[in-house]
Amino acid sequence: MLPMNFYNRPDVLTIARELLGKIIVTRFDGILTTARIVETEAYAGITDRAAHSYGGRRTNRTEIMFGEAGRAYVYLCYGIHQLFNIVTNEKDIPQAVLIRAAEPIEGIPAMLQRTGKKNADFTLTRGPGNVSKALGIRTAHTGHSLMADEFHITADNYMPARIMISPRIGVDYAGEDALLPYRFFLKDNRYVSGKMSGNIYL
DNA sequence: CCCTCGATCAGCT
DNA sequence: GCTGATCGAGGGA
Repeated sequence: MLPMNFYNRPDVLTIARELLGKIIVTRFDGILTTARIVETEAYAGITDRAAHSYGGRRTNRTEIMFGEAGRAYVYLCYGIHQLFNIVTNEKDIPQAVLIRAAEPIEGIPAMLQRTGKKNADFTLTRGPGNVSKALGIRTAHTGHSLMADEFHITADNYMPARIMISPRIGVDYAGEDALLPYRFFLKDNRYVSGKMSGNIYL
């Protein structure tokens, strides 16, 4: 289980990159599901026009971003989808990493049931809405500590072969901040959402 | 392959 | 009343 000192660091870009290859574990209502993170985006806080916390804006929804690191920020997007973020950095520095895609490992039958999909194809956990749905992560989990048995991130000896970097997806409203290279993903991984094009980072 | 469109609600104006 | 850190279905090339 990743400890507080993984999340409570000043550089959200480093954390977003290092989350690639880590494993999300949920055991809600006794149902175990795990998936390896293959795509993330960094949201850099009050100076980042794409972030909900841009300009230091606080609402009931974003309040958790201003809290301590290592907690879940799950918000409702387009009124339908529940997007899972991990809060980073110190209290009052409202940064987070969005989990955009993952590769299923354990509990695929439960993921199929939660998503209503018939087959375990690449769309099962492709895209942030699908990741949350498959793993059972909902807005009610906002504020949940990620240092808990039933919901946490863990590491194994997996080493990502090649990491790609690109601008973030769906943030055109953010002006020139939409061009910042804050999206990280594993090269050639079929679970990655959106465009697979980007620059080789490592 | 590409495009458009509807779903549905928190937060802002 | 409008927009958004989305998704999947449907239609055309």
